Amino acid sequence: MFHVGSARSALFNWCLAKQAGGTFILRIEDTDESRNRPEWTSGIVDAMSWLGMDSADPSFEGPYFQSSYAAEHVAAAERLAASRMAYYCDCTRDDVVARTGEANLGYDRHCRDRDLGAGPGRALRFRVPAGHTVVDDRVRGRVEFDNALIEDFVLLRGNGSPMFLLANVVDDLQMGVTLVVRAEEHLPNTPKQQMIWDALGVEHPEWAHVPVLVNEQRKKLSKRRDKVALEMYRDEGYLPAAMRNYLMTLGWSSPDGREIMPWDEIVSAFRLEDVNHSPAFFDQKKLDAFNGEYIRAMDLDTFVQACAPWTSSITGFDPERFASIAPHVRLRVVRLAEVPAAVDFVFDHEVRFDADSWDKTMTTDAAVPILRSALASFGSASWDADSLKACTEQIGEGMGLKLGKTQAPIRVAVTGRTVGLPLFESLEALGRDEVIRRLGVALDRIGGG
RNA sequence: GCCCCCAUCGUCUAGUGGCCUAGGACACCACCCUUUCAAGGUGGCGGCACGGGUUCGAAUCCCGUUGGGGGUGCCA
Repeated sequence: MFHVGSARSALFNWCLAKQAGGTFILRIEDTDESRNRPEWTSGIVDAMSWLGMDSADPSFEGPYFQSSYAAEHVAAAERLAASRMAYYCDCTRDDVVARTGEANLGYDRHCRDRDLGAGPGRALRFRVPAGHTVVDDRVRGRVEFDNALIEDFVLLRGNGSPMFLLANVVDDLQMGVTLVVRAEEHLPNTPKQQMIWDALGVEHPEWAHVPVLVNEQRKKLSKRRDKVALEMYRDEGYLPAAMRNYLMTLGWSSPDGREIMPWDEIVSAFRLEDVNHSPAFFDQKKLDAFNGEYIRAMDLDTFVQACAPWTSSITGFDPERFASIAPHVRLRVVRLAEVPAAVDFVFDHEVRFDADSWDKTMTTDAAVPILRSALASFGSASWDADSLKACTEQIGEGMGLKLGKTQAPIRVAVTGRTVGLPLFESLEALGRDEVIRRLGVALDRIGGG
């Protein structure tokens, strides 16, 4: 799954890359048990492509799921060992705890000066120098760490495989990365990486740590607890443009105060220095508001086409008829996945009556006379929304009812529900025969039961 | 435990010492519009975590407290 938090960091990176005419390289280094399964990686690629990040965009590269620099990782580590910037260690965790008597203290540097050679079961540790490490962060400013509090961390495991910290640095180095934009959870490990760069004798990249996204409980968004998969939002009918726009407003705001704005304007307005320092809550309600606005702003053809994945499953679906009511649908849905439930009555001859709606409208004394009158006058009315409305108004006048009351039983008879698309436009789309048929069905249903 | 980060309406944010009686957006409430529901319009509710400084003046600068988050593995 492609995490919404990762998506936002990616978007930040992408904006910067576009501004600088450079390339944003995305490496997904978070492994889980499903790592490298094609269905997992292709899901991520699809989700990113949905956002617009794919090979068609020259400012985007990736995503990479696996490093192709394994040999360089080890070579770099060995260079550090050769220059005594790192040393081999055969201590186990239990050894260290036994010596220090403290389970939550770091490594005690026992092997620092033992001059152990490489060998099976021996890890390679970085020799953290004395002094301080200053991380200059584009978002947070200067952050200073006391090296004495940083343990001699492992570069290479006992089996010779590289640790993430090292692999990450070497990959960045190999790929020519000059700016690292990532979530703030990585900030405490940044001095370690910076020391590796320094030890390798290479100028380290610029750092920028952006705040994390959190849930209602203010905890970092997690796969287990929270709805974080971008794919899920795509499948519910959120628009990529709305998602991009919303994600950008979490932790960043445009200098001119606009929230909803075109993507290219966001790209040129974005500045790392304007990014907030505090975590932001991913608020689906606000995403809904953005999505609704984006949907309403779509032109009709685009809207109809965008609905296709959802409308195709509707029984009896007819594209032309859908197009005729689409303007009314567009105004009322927040997610495209809501479209079928809003319009299925227009296509499916089997009306599904909502029990509450039925009870509320069909058990009144007025229901039967209204439906009978409608049956009579709709038979000869000219078949357009305005005329049908006039007809219905006339029925109501005869009974001393306002249009709101008069239309209710007709609406439930035809659509099955008390709420929905504008009634007379729906009747027009359905056609005279079908409307008359449904009025009859409803009348029978009242009589029968 | 230790280290790091953070702290403005419920939420996202504007605010970089006087323009702040703290502005906007979402949500919520009310009213208007209205064939239902929406959309739209108008209005309302609602916040600088706390305590000390510095200053003529602090949401804004400094210190502390509290609260939250993250990190601290031969995880990534």
